[in-house]
Amino acid sequence: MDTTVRVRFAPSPTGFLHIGGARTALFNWLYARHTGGCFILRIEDTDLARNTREAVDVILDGLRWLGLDWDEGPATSDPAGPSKGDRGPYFQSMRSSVYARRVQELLSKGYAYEHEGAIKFKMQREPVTINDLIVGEVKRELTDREAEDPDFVIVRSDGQPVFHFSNVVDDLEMGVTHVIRGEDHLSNTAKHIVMFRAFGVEPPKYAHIPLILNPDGTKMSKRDKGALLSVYQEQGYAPEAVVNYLCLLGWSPKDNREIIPLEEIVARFDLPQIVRHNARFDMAKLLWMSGEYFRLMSNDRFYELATEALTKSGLNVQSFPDSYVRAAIETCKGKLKTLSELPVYAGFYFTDEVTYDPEAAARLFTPQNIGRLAGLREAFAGLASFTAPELESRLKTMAAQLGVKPSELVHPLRLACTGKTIGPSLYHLIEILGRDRVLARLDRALAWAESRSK
RNA sequence: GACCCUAUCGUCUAGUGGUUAGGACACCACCCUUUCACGGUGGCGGCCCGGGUUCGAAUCCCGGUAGGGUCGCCA
Repeated sequence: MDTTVRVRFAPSPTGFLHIGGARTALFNWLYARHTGGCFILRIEDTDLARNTREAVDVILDGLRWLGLDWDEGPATSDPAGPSKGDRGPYFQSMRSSVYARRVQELLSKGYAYEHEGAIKFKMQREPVTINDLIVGEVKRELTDREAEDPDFVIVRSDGQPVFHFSNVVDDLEMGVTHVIRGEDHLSNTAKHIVMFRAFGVEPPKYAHIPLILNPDGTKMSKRDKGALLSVYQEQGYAPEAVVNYLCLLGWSPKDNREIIPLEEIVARFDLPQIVRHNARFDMAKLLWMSGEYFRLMSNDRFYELATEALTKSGLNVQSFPDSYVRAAIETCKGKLKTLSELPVYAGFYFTDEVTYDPEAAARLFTPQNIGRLAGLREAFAGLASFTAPELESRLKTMAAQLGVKPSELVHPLRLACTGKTIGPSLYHLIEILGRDRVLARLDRALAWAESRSK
């Protein structure tokens, strides 16, 4: 008997990927990788009017961004296109014959009947016991409404199967062994279990994971800030951080660590350790983690992500020598929490149009400081080697001669070179900009002050 | 309304009958420092309430309360 674990993520292409859905996908993926099983991606696109290829791409792109690769499922967003795996098609819109066959089976077995053009499933009235791997044993009784009419529609009068039915049929046909999904499906699981039995098979194992809530504890819907995975993609969070953070929402390594390599999470992840209560989404912690990941990441990877972000922001990074770009970007590594901060933080490297922070200019470009800047300009012009250590010692020498703290010179100098009061290490940034640019920028600052004094 | 799940600092969590209830984010203070960030040190802050069980409950049981979910020809 084949005991390979088969799990699936079965999103509906609605045009967005909810952060809770992303975590459901992640937990399924983790369980598949942990057990050496198979992770299936199935697109539940039964709502034809609403589903588009773009909506499917949102899901595929989101999963790829997170690094969650699927062993079976669509290769593209085209329902009729290529796929991986031999249990397809993996788009529900392509599986109508399967549903028709399975409806027929229930009909002939007497588990379903036609009613006003629709087909309803004969649901049992007795309580159904769910043995959930996370929640434990749940005895689900009928609600008062259900008690009035326990049967439910599985095929609409227009011939379209409803979610509960197609979902169960596909899990059955695709050999899904573990259904890991949001707790919002726990109550419905009774229906699913009874349908599996009607088909004459044992239902899969169920694992209902707690939900992700807003910071205020209310349900997180598309409308809420931070509810969509796309915001983290667009804001330039480190995808590794999003994955790591999501792992920690409902699961814990229990050893007080937070930053954990994925391989290790894969090795240690298991269903029973998942907590049972809902979690509120803490953007601040994710932001912190994103910063940590950027700091820890290799220079090559950061360079890759950073150039992409800079280019996207409109900076003409390509026109600079690669060695220059690399050096510039490395001075920013570990200083930012998201890539979206990068254009503002490092833009001065890639444009000579330095605009001075008005408040800082008023405070720092005083006549006295401008005089000192002029002195610094001459000193830098005459430097034998234009390197960070040389620049630092030259500046400190001058500060000593003037009898002031180095910071008295540093702040105006930074403003002249970058237009800002914050940024990468000053001496390194100056070295990378190079003598020509730096002298030009000092001249500009001097001219700026000159024009202001008139 | 009925049914189901849950309940430890503001947030994420460790904790499974005996702990000064631990860690992380956030926040505050100080240190480091060319800015910012990082790092370091310290601080603030918690077992929802009420009954049991027990020599002893955050931990077990019951009841409240609160939050979440489900009862669709939505998914």
